[in-house]
Amino acid sequence: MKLDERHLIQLAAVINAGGVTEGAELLGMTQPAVSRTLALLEKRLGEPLFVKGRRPLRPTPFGRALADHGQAMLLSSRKASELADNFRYGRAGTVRVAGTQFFMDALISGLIADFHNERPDVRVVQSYGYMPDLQDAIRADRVDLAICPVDVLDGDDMEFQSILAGRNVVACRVTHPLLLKRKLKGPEVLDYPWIAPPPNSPLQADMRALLLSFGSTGVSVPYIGGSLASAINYLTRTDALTILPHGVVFAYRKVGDITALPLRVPHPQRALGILRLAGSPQSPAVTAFSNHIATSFGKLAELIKRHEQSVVWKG
Amino acid sequence: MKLDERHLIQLAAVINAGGVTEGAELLGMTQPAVSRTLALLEKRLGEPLFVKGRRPLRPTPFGRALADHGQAMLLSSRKASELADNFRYGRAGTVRVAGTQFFMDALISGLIADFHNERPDVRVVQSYGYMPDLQDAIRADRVDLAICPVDVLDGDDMEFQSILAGRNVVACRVTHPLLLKRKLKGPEVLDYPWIAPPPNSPLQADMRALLLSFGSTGVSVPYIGGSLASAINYLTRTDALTILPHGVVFAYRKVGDITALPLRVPHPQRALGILRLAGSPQSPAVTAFSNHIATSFGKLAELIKRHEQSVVWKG
DNA sequence: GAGCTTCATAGCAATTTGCTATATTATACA
DNA sequence: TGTATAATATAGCAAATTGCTATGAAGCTC
Repeated sequence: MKLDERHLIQLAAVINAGGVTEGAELLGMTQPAVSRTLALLEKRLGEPLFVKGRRPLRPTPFGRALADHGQAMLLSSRKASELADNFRYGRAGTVRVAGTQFFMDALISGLIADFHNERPDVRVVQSYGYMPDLQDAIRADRVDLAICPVDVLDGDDMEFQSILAGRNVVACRVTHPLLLKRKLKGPEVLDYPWIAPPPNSPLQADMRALLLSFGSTGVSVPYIGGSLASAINYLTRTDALTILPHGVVFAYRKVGDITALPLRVPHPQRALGILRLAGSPQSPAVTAFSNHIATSFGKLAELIKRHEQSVVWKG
Repeated sequence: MKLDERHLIQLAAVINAGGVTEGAELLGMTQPAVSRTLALLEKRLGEPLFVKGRRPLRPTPFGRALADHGQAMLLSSRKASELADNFRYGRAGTVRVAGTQFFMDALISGLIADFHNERPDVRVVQSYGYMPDLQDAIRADRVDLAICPVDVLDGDDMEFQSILAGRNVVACRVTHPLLLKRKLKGPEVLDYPWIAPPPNSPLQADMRALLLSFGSTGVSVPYIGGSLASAINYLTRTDALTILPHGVVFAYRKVGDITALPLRVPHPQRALGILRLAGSPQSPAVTAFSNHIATSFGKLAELIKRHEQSVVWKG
């Protein structure tokens, strides 16, 4: 015999609370509503659920046994409600974010940490990738957001929110000899070894273009394939150079004793931003995360601007 | 946010079954009904529960998380339904039965065993007591049925169903010397020691009356207070006598080498039967148990009758 | 792109749900 | 023993929900 789950929950509440009135209150209902439910249940079951004619309402063994199951459902229901609330307000859920390695490692990981101070119950699943793949990942719903440099967007199913100018710089350690030179032309950088960014990354292409612009023929590239942490470590211990997004160098200016050469680098027509499926409804957690990234980068851009001005002053 | 438990159950069924159609079938509903529920849920939650536009219906993480709770409720609901069915058909539940010690031990315990061969899931809670207390226990709903001898019923709130004539006999071991005597008058029994039935039991009163009718002044009563098992053991090892319900002696005629003296014993106007609250609805399990006892005693009475006839023939 | 399967929507009758107002009943206390 | 009090049961009504059948729309398979 099929029983209405809500009825069993009401039964459980009444037995738990020790009375119809209290049970109803527990559920946010009125006493008559619950009372009727119990009467209906008894009638359908053909079994008394309570000992009749006794005022401190006493359940029959049957009533108690049924109520046990009702209690289980009540707990599940409560948990489900809580889950729904958390989800709806973006306090819980999962954000799947992907992006280019260096950028994720240098900047996004820190922002995720900040985000978790606000919303500790949102799970962030991070992955790495470059542009065509990222777009595919989003379309295939393997990823909610991508944070990456974008020049041309193929297809109009994507939405791109620019958050930072896609500017590259030549990075080196703060004790690098080139920093002492009065006037840096450019070709001098070819005299130093270069670290190559991850294969197939946009940075790698940018580096190639840069070196070519200085007339490179056979620059020394002794170190390839390391992640950001490796590159930074290497950079701080040698006079090697590499190309990095400006923001990355800025983020590491303290911890890695890294800086940028005062050198105009031809950077591609490209902006860094958040890529997502256009018009697709996204969970509040994703929205919240996305907003957090955007506003954080707004502040970061401000910081970078001020920092550059101070550097100019110094120079 | 409060969610309808039934909605979550439907969600769980759909996700479990892998489709709306299958899920609906699982619940014994039509596909449109379930489909509408899901649409409603999504609308209220403001969150998609399924990835849109994908045919092997794929739930979102949120949908899956909610469905987990729904699944828990579905299981509880199933268990509750099963419980209700068992209860309704008397296949489960509890029967609280009380009665006089000797009678319960000699006869009812065996019948309970028979009963459990039919309905193993009915719990029987047995307790002992004598008449005024038994009635109180029933009124106070501490006991569903009492099986006991009743002479006068005070109060009309009780219902008594007679199942056996309340006949007592003088019991002894099968090798007792008195069994050899050609004609037993009665007073001879005063020459042997007597075992006294439990204090305050109706049997004790009966024994007193019996002995007085034979002119007892100072009969030897060396053993008092034992339960049935003790009395039977004692009886089979000595020439002591005692008073026992006829049915009890009959039940133990094999195992205890016990029999009854061919002596007319004045027995009170009393019948053995089942006592219960009049007009009170009782659980199917109790009804089934009660019926079992009544029919079993019908057979027992038949057996006893035949046994007595054969004994008469022998004599 | 045709055909098949599955999901979504529309419309309707019956049930259920919630409420307020009120009657009934059990207990407690004089 | 009666009365006061608190709790439960019942009545009546509007709104929401549930179930159904019929049918439209959309993915998937070949």
